Amino acid sequence: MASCYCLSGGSDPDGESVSDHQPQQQQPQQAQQQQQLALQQHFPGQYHNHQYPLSGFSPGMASAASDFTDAPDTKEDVEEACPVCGDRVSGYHYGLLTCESCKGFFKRTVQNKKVYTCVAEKKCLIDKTQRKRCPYCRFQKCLEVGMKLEAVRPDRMRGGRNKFGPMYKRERALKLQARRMAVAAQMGATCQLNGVVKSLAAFPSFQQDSKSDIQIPQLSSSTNSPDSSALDDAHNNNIKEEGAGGGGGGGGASAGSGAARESKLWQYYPTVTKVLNNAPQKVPQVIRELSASTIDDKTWQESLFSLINSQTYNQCEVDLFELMCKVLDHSLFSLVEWARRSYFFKDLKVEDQMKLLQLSWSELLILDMVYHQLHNSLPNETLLPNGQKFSLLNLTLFGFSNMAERHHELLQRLRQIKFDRNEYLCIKFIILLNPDVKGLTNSKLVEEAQEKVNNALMEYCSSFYPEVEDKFGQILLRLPELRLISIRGEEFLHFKHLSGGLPTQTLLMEMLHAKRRL
DNA sequence: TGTCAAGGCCAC
DNA sequence: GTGGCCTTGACA
Repeated sequence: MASCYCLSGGSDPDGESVSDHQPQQQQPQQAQQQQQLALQQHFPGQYHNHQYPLSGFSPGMASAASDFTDAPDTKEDVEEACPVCGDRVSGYHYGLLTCESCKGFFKRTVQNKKVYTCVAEKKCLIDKTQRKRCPYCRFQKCLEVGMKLEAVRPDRMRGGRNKFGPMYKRERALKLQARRMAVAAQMGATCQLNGVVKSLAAFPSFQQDSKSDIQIPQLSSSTNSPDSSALDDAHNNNIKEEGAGGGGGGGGASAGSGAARESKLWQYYPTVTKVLNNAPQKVPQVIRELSASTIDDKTWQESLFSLINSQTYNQCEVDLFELMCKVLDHSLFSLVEWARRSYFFKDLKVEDQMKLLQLSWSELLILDMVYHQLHNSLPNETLLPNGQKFSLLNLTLFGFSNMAERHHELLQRLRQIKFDRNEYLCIKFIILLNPDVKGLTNSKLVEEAQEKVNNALMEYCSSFYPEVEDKFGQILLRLPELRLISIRGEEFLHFKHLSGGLPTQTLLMEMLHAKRRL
């Protein structure tokens, strides 16, 4: 009994039965395998052939410890498992390391414009032994892990290199660096690695960095920033962190805890102090450093729309909530990568980085969206390739549309005080570098870093916006609102999770849970 | 000139 | 249709 079949070329409604595929009633072992596969997709350097537990390193990393050369680690790449099916990787294909068969499958699908359907629930397990059973789910997985449609040549020209070459090279370098980082953490033996650390230590292949090299096939003109060319803009995440105690999370934290948490919002932010007197109009060095580690606005938006388009490619009907979760998940990876590269943060221990990110990710994601809505005409919704409308406003709110009014007010207030890119960058770091996070091994370093950013922001506001009374203080006053929106959004996602409406085995879920444990 | 990521070929 | 192997050709 075939549960999945494909419609080649979209012309044969009967399709071809492709085996006795069981509709995905996953056994516990299968579920575990899928979990490992999911993690393997996110952390390709950490999981080799599904044999390594969630909280450990692979032998490959241990060997990497004794091999700190600058040579490309092609051998280790080849030893990795294909993020689609787990088979042996044969090299970079269409944007990332995959096996030969998935390379061929992806090529044939795109070149021949194949349209598949899944007669199960579009959740078929794709591994080496079952990858042939449901081409629909296989192709979706190819897109999810980051294979690039643009890398398939329309003219079928053979040979040569493409525009992804530099991306592959950079990713190899990043992976090597990540391995070193992981090994260093392991040797330190102080760090109980969990999933977020893994995300810091192993690079997903579809990250922001990579996307910056990619030509986006269909980018809505409405998303182009009117001022991005002039601003040399920013990307990623934002804000900050929840204080220690308030997170009590765990068992007690539920929908009812929101008010209590709100009442504590203030204590985590820097004291509002008097603005300095006018200073020469020079952007503080600290802000220039922050800017240097952040991608430009145009690339940020291109990445967002590229992701949305690729995730919905060839789909007749898209589950918009599921799409929102995917976008959030990918955004989280980008957030982690941005943080890892960023000024101050990159100097922290991995375990401290992990704690800071676990508490700030939601505010940072929302701040990004808010900034782009404010400065780059990010529309409230976008049209998917199949004609459906996807709400970017809803994405900002993590699906909790009840906060739309608050969000609107926040935008208005920021617009009134002329909140600009440099201030946005500072706020991102102020939120991220929260010295009040419990359990930091070096809270002093975090505190000093946040203080530097505070001072830079204060100096910048008074120097560039003397006409805006106490702009520094007014900006900080917006942070509790931002935090409230993020808390409500998280609670909504948690509720959806409890009711089974949220994809599992994602970084988003992991961060959601990690924060509630803190 | 070697590398490697494209497309092509063809047995299965 | 799949997937292993071959050919091609831009680039370092």
